[in-house]
Amino acid sequence: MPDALPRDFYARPTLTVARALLGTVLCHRRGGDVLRARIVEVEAYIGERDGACHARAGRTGRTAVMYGPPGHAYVYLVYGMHEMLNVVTETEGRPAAVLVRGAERLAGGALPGPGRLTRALGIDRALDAADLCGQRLWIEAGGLARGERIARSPRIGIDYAGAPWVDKPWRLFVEGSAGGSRAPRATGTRPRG
DNA sequence: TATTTGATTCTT
DNA sequence: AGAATCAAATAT
Repeated sequence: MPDALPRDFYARPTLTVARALLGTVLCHRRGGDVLRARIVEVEAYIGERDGACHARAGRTGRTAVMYGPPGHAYVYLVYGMHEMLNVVTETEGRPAAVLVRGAERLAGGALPGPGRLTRALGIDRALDAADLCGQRLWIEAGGLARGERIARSPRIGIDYAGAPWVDKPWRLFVEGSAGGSRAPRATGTRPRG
């Protein structure tokens, strides 16, 4: 049984961590069971200057965990109904995180989309600030299968972010995976005025 | 204190 | 194209 990824894994540049997370296994202990899913889609949110990052408004009650040490969960509610799971990266004092957007159950089913993913694994705000080097929620090493390729695109649902952030290709995913979100317009198919 | 807005998903 | 649904940010 693989161990949880160490804190050093998360204490790296956010895009490096985002890429390294593809193929790893997200684990959540619920009761006597451990629910697992292989991560296949992520997005990077990097610092207060990133117009799409929640830390753009500075440190608040919600974003405090992003300012803390790496290797912790940042879980919040969006649109009044969906729990989003993020992994805090870089170093204490530098707010940045990776949003986990899509995964595949090891037992076969796809979990496309960040809201469906958290719902399927029973992840909610009770896990906000949870230590990923702890016993409740963690990530195990994994990798890409032979032939699997990483693709990238602009991030989804952040049209409010101004240039240049809205166009940063900080969404990374395993090409062709069923666990990828059915996010509209994979790459620049939508003309923007 | 009131209004607006989302790191989404599902139905019409 | 729009509803569902609410916490946080912004405006008043």
